Amino acid sequence: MELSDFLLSLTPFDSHELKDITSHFEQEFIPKNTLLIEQGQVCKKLYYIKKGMVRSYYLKEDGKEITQWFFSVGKFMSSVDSFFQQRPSLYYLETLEDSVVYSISKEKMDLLFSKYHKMEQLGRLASIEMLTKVVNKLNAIQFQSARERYEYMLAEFPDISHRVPLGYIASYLGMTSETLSRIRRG
Amino acid sequence: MELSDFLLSLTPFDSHELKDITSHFEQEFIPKNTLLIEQGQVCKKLYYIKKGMVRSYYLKEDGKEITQWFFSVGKFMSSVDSFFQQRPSLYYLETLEDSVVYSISKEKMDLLFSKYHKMEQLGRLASIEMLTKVVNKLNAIQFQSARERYEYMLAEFPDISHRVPLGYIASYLGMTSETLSRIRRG
DNA sequence: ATACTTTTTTGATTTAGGTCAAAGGAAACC
DNA sequence: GGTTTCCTTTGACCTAAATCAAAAAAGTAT
Repeated sequence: MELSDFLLSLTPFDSHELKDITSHFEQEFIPKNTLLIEQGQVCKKLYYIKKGMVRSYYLKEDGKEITQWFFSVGKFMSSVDSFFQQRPSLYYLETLEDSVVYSISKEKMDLLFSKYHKMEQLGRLASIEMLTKVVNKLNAIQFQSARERYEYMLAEFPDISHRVPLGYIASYLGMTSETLSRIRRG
Repeated sequence: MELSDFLLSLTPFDSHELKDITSHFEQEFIPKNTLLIEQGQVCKKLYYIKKGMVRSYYLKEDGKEITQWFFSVGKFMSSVDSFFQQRPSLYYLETLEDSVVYSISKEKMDLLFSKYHKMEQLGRLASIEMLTKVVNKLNAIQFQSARERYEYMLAEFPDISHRVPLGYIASYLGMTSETLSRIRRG
């Protein structure tokens, strides 16, 4: 989906506004397995994914990577609290496929927020949407068996489940690779 | 904390704006153990808690109550997606103590959102703050032992842990009452 | 193609925390 | 104040999923 269509799906901008807003984004082509942000860095950009797939993850004390979220086409993506509060990121962001994104800096985003009342609204709506999804995952993780969590995953990210390494999905779901492998076996 | 101080802590309203905004809220006194919303109802109000404590919970298929969140003084509270999207609530909201709240309807809230650009900003900031907290909990729940989760709880809600029944906390943390009791023993 | 690395699968074993059951304590109600 | 109901603690036992280890499979690079 194009950025402008995505924006329109949340808030009714007119065509001039839309043009101005999208002009603040830059298109970037990012190869597979590239880190967009590293843990500890302040996240400078917010991204819209036009094509491809990205995951966020963090490192446990023992060095294991824990996938925190998957972002696919047609979504905003960032290390959200790092970007908005300009604090060190708790997460890495990594492309899982060759990707095309539109990016915008914090400064430009703030400029749009203050220029357009409707842009603030969009920010609020997108945040609430994300909040709902995270709450959803939380409910799945908190009280479901490993098999049920995997089913939640299939429902929430149907496209992803066979495009990324099993280990990434396992850690996203809070289980080991061995367990997920056994679940898939049937 | 008074509502106006809370609003000011997120966004710099001037005193006229503040007066207008707070005038759209109604003060309500709500006794302990009152349901503010039931599962399946559309949530009509957003609340600011001036005094007291509230929890949200849902019922599992087997009828068990699962605490989903605790809200204490100085926070906005609602069945967020039900309120903003006007969909049936997945949760119950229940006061845990005699409480004093300020409430506002969806219509009035929308009115404020469209009247004040800064109000949208406040909505966005409050949403992101909530999002950060939920992500936090998710991380705690997903990969920590029962004991560590309890420690997360003590850090996140220091005031709550000895004011509410143990069972509510246990389900909030994704463990049984028996387990939490054993953890507390030491 | 061949060698090397990484990921996935499979099996054996362990363990944290769940379940079941029953006894103490606290709080609510008459 | 005494009953009744609910909440918490404790113990015995069980189970889902983790850990450990090693083989098989899939990718990547030379």
